[in-house]
Amino acid sequence: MAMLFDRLARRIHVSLQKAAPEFDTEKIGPGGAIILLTLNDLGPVPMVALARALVRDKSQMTRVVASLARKDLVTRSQNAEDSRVVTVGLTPKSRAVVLTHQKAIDAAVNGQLSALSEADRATLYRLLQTAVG
Amino acid sequence: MAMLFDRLARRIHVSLQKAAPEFDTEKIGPGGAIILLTLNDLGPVPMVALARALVRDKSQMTRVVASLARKDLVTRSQNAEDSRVVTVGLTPKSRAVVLTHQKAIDAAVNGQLSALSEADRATLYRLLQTAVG
DNA sequence: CTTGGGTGGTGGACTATGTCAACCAATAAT
DNA sequence: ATTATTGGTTGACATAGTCCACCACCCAAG
Repeated sequence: MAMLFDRLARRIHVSLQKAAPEFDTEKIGPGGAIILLTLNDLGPVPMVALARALVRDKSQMTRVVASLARKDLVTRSQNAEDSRVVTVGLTPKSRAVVLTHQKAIDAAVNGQLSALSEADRATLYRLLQTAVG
Repeated sequence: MAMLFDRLARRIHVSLQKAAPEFDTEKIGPGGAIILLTLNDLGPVPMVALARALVRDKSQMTRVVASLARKDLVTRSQNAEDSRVVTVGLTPKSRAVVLTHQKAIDAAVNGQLSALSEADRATLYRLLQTAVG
């Protein structure tokens, strides 16, 4: 089970990697992409929320978000209520990037799931969603 | 879809990571573990086959296998037919390690799939298997 | 044969990602 | 007030991935 998971994940990863020069024009990499896509889903959120959503260390978030901010792909704004929290959000520039990456990722995923029927993919999606909760 | 995948994978990963001190007595890490489990499935195989099965670079294989060999957890033997190929196999010592890791991994995976019924897990397994082919 | 392309494996160099702990500032709890 | 907790940053280090050059060998095609 775990091995199947890993294998599928790796395949998707290298497939994306190969196509990267064509769609990752901002060179944000998988690490940056997943942040943008998550922000696109959640809207502006504090760093901690981002870290929790992505199941990654907050220090990682600090760094990747910083690199995205340097490229003007996220905004970092102080929160009025709690001056500790930094809220991260998309920028006008990043909306286009999100779309491009979404398309590329979907293509890669579907490419690796080509052995599954439309219905099977839907089932898979539902199962993952249930598992992740 | 890709995000769900990543999230689930990460959760399993950190769950395993936390439990690691208890079962990864040889400190082989995920990278070493997946090799041993794969060898357990496939039997002795050449490096290239291993690299292909794991969807990883062969240079990576060289290094991880070398570190496993240092710990006496794999054998590296020359092939008589083709003297270029190095065939990698399990050792008596590694059989026990494989079992331990298998148990730990299964536990972690099942822990993260606790929201799924037995039937759903079976379905998930089947879908993954089909996709990976 | 022998020359040349393809393959299995190794090694170096570099980047990306992950992990852990220390730390600061601000908030919450008592 | 004092303490514990939380959000965030930073440093140091470990692991993993990527790319490229290279060697030794195999396998043809001439």
